[in-house]
Amino acid sequence: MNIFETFSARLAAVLSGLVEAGRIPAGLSLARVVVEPTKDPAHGDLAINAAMVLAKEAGMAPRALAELIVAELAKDSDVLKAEIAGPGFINLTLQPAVFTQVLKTAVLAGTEHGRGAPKGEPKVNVEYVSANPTGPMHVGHGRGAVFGDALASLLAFAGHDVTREYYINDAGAQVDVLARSAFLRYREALGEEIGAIPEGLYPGDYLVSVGETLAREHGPALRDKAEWDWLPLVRGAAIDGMMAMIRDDLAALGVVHQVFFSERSLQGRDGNSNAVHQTIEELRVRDLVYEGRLPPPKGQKDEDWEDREQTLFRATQFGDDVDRPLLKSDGSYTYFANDIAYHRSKFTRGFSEMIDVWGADHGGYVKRMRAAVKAVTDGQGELDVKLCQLVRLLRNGEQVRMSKRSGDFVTLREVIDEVGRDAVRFMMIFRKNDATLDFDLAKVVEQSKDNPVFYVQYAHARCASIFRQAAEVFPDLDLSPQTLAQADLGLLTDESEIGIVKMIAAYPRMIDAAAASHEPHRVAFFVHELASAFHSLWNKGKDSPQLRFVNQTDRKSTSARLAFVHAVRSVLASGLAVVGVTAPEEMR
RNA sequence: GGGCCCGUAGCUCAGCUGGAUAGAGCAGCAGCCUUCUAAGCUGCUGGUCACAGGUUCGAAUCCUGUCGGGCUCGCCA
Repeated sequence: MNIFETFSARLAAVLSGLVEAGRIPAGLSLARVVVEPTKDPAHGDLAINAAMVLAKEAGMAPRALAELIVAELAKDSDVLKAEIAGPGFINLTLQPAVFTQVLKTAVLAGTEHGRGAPKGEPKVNVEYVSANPTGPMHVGHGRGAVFGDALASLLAFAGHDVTREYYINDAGAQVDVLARSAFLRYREALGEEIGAIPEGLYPGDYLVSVGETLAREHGPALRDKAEWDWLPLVRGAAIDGMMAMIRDDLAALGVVHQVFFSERSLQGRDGNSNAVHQTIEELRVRDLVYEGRLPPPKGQKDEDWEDREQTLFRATQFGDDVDRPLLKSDGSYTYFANDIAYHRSKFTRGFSEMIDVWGADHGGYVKRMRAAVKAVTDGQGELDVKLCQLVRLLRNGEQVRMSKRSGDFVTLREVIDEVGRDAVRFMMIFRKNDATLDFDLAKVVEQSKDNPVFYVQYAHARCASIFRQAAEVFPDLDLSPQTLAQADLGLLTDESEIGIVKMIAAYPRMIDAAAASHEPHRVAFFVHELASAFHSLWNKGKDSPQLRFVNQTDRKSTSARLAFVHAVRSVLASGLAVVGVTAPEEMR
C-alpha cells in the first residue's frame, strides 16, 4: 500500500471532477504534479504542488486553483485537514487511522511490504561484473558486482522482470596472453625451470593450478607442439580455470548471475554463424557502416597519427561525437564491434531495457554504446550505463595497496576474508555509484555507531531481541503477524513512533524512486535512517518507561508495540535483502 | 584541446528527478546513561550548496560560461 500513489489517484479524480464541472479547463498536463511527503511535520503529511504547477496552464492564480482543489479534497474521509500554504502548496493532514491502517497492512505483508506489482514488459537485463577472465577479482570489480547485484534485486523487488548477466571477455588478445602465461605454468608443472615470468605475461601464481591441471591431463604431450596447435586448448582450460575462480569470488560475495554470455560465442565457427559479421552487414545495408577516415583528435599533437581508411560505424547519427572503427588494422573486429553484436543479442533475446555496470575508466565508451544500441534496435531498445567510481582501500585512514599473491592489487577475496561479506556489500552500496568510495578495513568491523553495517544489523537484532523478551514476559501471547495486526495500533501516539510509522509508509515510494533512477544506494541510506530512528526510540525508553516496547503491566500497549516492531523489523530485513546483507537475529 | 563525471558544514557524505527554513554522521562544546541486548543518548556550535549569469511562481537540483579535481581520447579490454 502506497499512500502517495493512492492520493495521486484521488487528486487526479478531483481534478477531472473540476474539469467536468467546468471549474477548470480540460486537457491540463499532470506530468509534473506530485504528491510527496512533507519535510516538516508542521506541514502535515502530504504535500501537493498541483496548484502551482497547473496555475499558468489553467490561467488561474495558484491560490485560487488551490482553493478549488482543497475544497474537494477536504471531503475525503481520510483527510483530517487540507490547507494552502506558501506559494500554493496544498498540505494534507491525514486521519491517524490512515497510518494505523498502513501499519496494519505492513505488519501483515511483512518483508513483502513495498514490493511493486509485477510490471511484465519490458524485461530488464542487468549486466555487471564482466571482469576479464585473466585473474582474480579485485576490489574495484567488487563494487560493480555489489552495485549490479543490488540494482537487480531492487528492480526485481519493484516488480520488474530482471535477468542478471555476465559478459565473458574471452575473445580478445588478452586471453591469448593468458594462454601463454598458463603454458609457462604447465611447463613448470612438468618440472621445467621457468625462472621469472617474462614481461607482458600474467605473473600471478593463480595460474599455477591451471598449469598443474594441464600437466595432469596431458602429460608432456603439449610441450613440443607449435603454439598454434596448443594455444586454443590451453586458452580454453585457462579461461575455464579463471572463470571458476571468479565464480568462487562472486559466490563469496553472494553475487549470482543467471546468464554467463561468452564474447567468443558471437564469433561462431563459420561466416554464417558469426553474429558480429551479421550485425555489421545489417548495419552496412542501412548505410550505417562505411569505409572512411577519421580526423585526428583535437588539440593533441601526435606525430604517430597515421591517416588511414577504415571501417566505421556512423555513431554520430545517434548522438556520439565521432564515428567509431569496427575493424582493427589486422582485419579482426574491434571490441566495439563485438559489443554491438552483444547488445543486439540482448535485444533479440527480448530485453528492450538494458543496464550495463562499468568501471569509471570506461566512461568515454558510453556514448558510442548508447548510439549503437539505438541503431541496432531501431530506437526500440534503451541502454543505461552505470559507472562505478574507484574504491580506495584504507586501514585506519592509511591507504593500502599491493598484494604479493596477485601482483599489484588487493584481491576482493582477501577483503571478504578479512571483514566479511556483509561489511563489503553494505559499504560498497553506501555511496552513490558515481562518487569515489573510501573503504576502511578497520572501521567496517568496529562495533559502533561509526560502522553503518553494524548499526543497521544491530537495529534488526534488537527487534528480534524484543520479541524474545516479549515471549518471556508474556508466554501466552500470540506473536504471529496475523494476531499482532489486530492489536489496537491507535495506542501508538508518541511522536517518535509516528515518525517511524511514516517512514514505513514511505518505504514503497522510496523503492519505486530508487528503482526508477537505478540508484540502489538509496535503499542502504533508507535502512540506515530507519535504524537510527529506531535506536533513538529504543533509548527513549530509558527516561520514559511507558515507551518501552515490552511493558509487563500493559498487555495491550505491548501488543501494539510488538506489531510496530515487527513492521520495523520487516522493513529492515527487506531493505537489507535488497542490498544483499544478512539480517541477524542477534549480534555476536 | 574535445568528451564524460565530480565540487554541499573543519572531515566523510545524503539531499527522494524543480518545492517551503539545505540535512546526517564524525570532530568540537555542554549535559546524561550503565538499560527491554552492552558496544550509547540528548542538545549546542558550524554552510555565499566552487564562482558568475540565465530559465522558473520557486534552483544545491535544469541551461550557458569560468575555475578546480578525476577519468578518457583511431587498432587495448
